[in-house]
Amino acid sequence: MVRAGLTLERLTRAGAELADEVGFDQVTVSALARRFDVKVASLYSHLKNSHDLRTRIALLALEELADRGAAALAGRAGKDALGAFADVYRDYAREHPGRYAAAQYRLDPEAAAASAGGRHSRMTRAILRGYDLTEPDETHAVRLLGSVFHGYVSLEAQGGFSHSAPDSQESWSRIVDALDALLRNWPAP
Amino acid sequence: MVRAGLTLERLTRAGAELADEVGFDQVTVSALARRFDVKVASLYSHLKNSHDLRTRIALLALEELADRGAAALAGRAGKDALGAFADVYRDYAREHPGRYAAAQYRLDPEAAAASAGGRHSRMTRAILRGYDLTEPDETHAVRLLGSVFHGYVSLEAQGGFSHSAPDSQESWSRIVDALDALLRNWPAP
DNA sequence: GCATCTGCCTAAAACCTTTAGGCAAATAGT
DNA sequence: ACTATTTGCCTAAAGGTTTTAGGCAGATGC
Repeated sequence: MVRAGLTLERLTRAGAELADEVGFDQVTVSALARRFDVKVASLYSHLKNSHDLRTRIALLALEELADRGAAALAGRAGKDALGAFADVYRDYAREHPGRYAAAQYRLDPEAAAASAGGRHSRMTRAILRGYDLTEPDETHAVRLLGSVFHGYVSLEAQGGFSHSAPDSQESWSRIVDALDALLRNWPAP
Repeated sequence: MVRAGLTLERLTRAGAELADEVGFDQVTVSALARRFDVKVASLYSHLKNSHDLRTRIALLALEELADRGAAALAGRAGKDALGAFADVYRDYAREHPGRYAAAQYRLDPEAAAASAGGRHSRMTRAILRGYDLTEPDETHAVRLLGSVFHGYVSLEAQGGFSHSAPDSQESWSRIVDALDALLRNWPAP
């Protein structure tokens, strides 16, 4: 009996690929076993259960996204940083729809704490350093940016903006312009 | 054998309740059958399959949301309309998390065409009539508003803004203020 | 009162999840 | 190098969900 060389690492990575190919909610322990040409039960020495698998894929996606965000932010500031960071989200979701869906998977508190969630909000806050916002407005703005990026990308993934003019890329650019303008002129309470 | 009185209508409605109670992705044909105290196979004379059930729940949620939006918009304009409409989304998602999740369910093109999606974008456009936007900026703004509402509500549902100051309600109000300011001063290309 | 139709049933196959227990390959101790 | 232990994948099995096929009885129509 030749060993397949299963590891948590490889299982998670293969799960992420599977998600991109067939959709995150089609990611199943069975499908993963099939992909490694191994019996299903074998995976249960590595994974606690199916929720565990999905959580690990989610954490992977969040890390990858944060890595890309950090790379995009390096050496940029102001609107330049804002646009680059926004594109990271959109491009990642388009390249890796399954992983992006995974990043939305509801994590339990411990997983959430161990996730790259903190890096994401710190990066968003770093972008806002290019604008003159003070607390609590900076926090409101962090939440607004997170909402727009996530919301736009989700709606786009659902096909919300396809088949209608103007095309999605143009709206995306103009929305980034609008957010930049808004952050430069954040209204007083 | 006493008949249970299953109809598409009742099944969809019960499915929506089930979604709110146990989460949309726990909505299963089996669970629904259990709720009607009926054998699973019996539902298949009413429903094509499990995707069909989920689609119908999604359509119901979109209609309900559109109805609430229409009610909120009646007699309002400008920022008043914007804030009321925004609250409709947020309140609906908080009251009916399962239904709101359903409203995000990926519809196939025919279902999407028959959905209340069109009403939603028409209502958003109606709000923008209180601001001086011309095409294509109006469309960009429609997409921005949709993204913010959906994005914020999704992140909030995921627990994104809980356990941290300032509280979510305050951010929500300030974000609506900010959007109003932005729409009044939409940047030229 | 009979015929038809409709609604819910039983049966069954296919697939996914998860647990328990076993054998063989890898690894470590002497 | 040989034994002992650990580790990795296996078989087996139980329980749940999905979906199709075919049947019987209660509701509906003539």
